Amino acid sequence: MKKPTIYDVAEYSGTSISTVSRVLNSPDKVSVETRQKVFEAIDALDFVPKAEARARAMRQNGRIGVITPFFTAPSFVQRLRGLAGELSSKNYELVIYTVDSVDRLQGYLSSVPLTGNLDGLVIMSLPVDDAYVDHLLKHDLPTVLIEFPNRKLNSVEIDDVAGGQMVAEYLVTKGHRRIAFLGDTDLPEYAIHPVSQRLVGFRKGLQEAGIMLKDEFVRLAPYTEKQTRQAAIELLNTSNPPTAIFAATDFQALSVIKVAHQLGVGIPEDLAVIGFDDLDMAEYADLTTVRQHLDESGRLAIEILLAHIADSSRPVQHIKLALTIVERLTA
Amino acid sequence: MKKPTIYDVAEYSGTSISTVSRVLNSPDKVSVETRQKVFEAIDALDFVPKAEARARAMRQNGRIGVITPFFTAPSFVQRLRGLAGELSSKNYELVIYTVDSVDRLQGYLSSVPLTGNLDGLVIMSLPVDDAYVDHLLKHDLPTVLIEFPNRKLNSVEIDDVAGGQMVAEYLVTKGHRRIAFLGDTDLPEYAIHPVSQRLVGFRKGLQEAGIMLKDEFVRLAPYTEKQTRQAAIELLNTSNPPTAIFAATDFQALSVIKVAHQLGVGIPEDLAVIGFDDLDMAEYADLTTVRQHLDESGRLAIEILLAHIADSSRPVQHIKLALTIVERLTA
DNA sequence: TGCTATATTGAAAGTGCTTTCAGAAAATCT
DNA sequence: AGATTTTCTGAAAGCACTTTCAATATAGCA
Repeated sequence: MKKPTIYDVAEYSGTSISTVSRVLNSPDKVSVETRQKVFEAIDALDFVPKAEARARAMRQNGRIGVITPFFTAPSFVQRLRGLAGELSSKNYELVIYTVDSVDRLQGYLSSVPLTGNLDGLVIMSLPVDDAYVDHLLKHDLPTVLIEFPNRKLNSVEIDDVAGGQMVAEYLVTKGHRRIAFLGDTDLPEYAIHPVSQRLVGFRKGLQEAGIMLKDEFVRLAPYTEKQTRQAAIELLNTSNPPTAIFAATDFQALSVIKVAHQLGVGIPEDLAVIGFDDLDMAEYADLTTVRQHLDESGRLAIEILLAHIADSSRPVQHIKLALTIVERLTA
Repeated sequence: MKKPTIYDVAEYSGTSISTVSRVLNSPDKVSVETRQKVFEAIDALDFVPKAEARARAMRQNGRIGVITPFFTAPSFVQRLRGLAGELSSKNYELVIYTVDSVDRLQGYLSSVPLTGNLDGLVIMSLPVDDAYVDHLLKHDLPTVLIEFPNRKLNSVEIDDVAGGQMVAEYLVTKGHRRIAFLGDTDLPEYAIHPVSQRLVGFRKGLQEAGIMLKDEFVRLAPYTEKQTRQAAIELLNTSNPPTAIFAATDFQALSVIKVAHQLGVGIPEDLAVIGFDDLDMAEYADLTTVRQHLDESGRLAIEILLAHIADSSRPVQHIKLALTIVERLTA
């Protein structure tokens, strides 16, 4: 019970494929009786020319592609959720391309504009070479970048440097002087690493307050629970431990909190912990953190994209999303 | 000056048409240098592949659809991640349809098979009427259901009842007698509600151990942090509070733990808390929970789906995924 | 009636692409 | 170093149609 082809129709109607093809394309060149027979066969077999089926399906709803790093980090996911939510109401199909290497990324970037049949593209948290930017532009594929701005393409950007700085100021205002940073080392060559930016801003913020971020107070551990915990322990088990820790990720903040509990370090009295992202989970854990409105960034990306699809003459937009510190109970 | 074809590109780049085609469709199978040359040729000639010819030559469309509830719950997302990971390596496009009402679900179910441009379909955590099952079958669209089994379609199933029962046994073995349940009340009419199943199993398990699950020990709160917390407080602020709480979701377990901390209730000494799902986050929170291998369920669904696409005569498969209790520090 | 012009048809040759297959080259293992 | 395995590549064989072309039938016309 496969999809019928003109061969099936030809056989069923007792004619040849050429005749069937003619019935479809120039019916006046076929006698009435033959035409009749062929149409009967077409009806009986539910025949739909393949290319047409495809074209029809593609035209019916628009298609938006999203290129995303293979999402282990929950922050990607929450962004994706924002995208999906905004899109589902708009009668657009959401096509996901996950990337787990530079090669794959470049592969998608070069072929997707040609073969993807897309109306628009969102690229999440991935670095896009100028060459590929030009490629996208050349093929008129409306695109929005998230977290990796480029002058020539629309972007929704998060100011990680400013975020780090905010945290520094916040902690300093709260009276902390001995402040540590706990980030991850995962630097997949194909994805970008906002955590480094956060550290830069953090360092800068402290500096402006006249505080030096000491090397032994900067820990970068791989993004696993065990190693994060180990780093936290090392940080806390010094003779003169920090009174505040900025964890570059909510997940890592969770680890720090657990370690603190185990060591009998009170939060926030003995140790302030602040995270970054404001994942759903942060609220449940009462984590003080930097909100970067993940869902919103996805939503916004789609909004911009759709606007540009509707009106291609629109000037390129660069949006920088505001960050806010959400004060809960851990700092 | 005709439109260029892959033959022109092949000639210009000094390769063969097969290589050009590969560059377009699976670039990772072509060496970087060759790819480079081909792209130069493509750019130089302004080559655009003809979609119609493409459709003609392609035996399948390389698209797998996933219908999922609009994913607020992180468990959907982790499943999706499993799906995406397995798929991206297989050169299939992943098309996502999010559902936020019965109407939309039925809309997709009736139209998706007809448009005939999907090679397979995964339906996640959504109830599918028999009528639609027949519809899918009739248009022979290979389908895998997750979390909502149907005799006639492939399925990957989680035995929530057994899961609840396991928790009951686990807690009883640990010596608990006063045991409470905290679930959510979110019963969107379009999605299924595994939490109810977990409660059923939990109740059964306790019963078999000769323990009655008292009504005041069953709390169903909407799936928000605030209300969950309220429910937890009510549970703990009784004259004779439970010594163990089974939270039907990891997130809710987190809330319970926070409340316990605030009330000065020690975990696990005074109160054991066990969750369900084993989200990424659970490890970071040291949460004892029931692992349902979310990523794996997604991966498996794709595996089955692809197998059935490759060989449509394969008999329907029903897989029941094992649940295990992951003992960490909270129970 | 014989003969040409025309209508209708099927075989077969494209069409622009994908995919299979097998060989060559490179990388990996002993 | 030799033996395997893996990666890369081009030739060639599809794919599902469209088109060409020659064959046949039919109609029109003297």
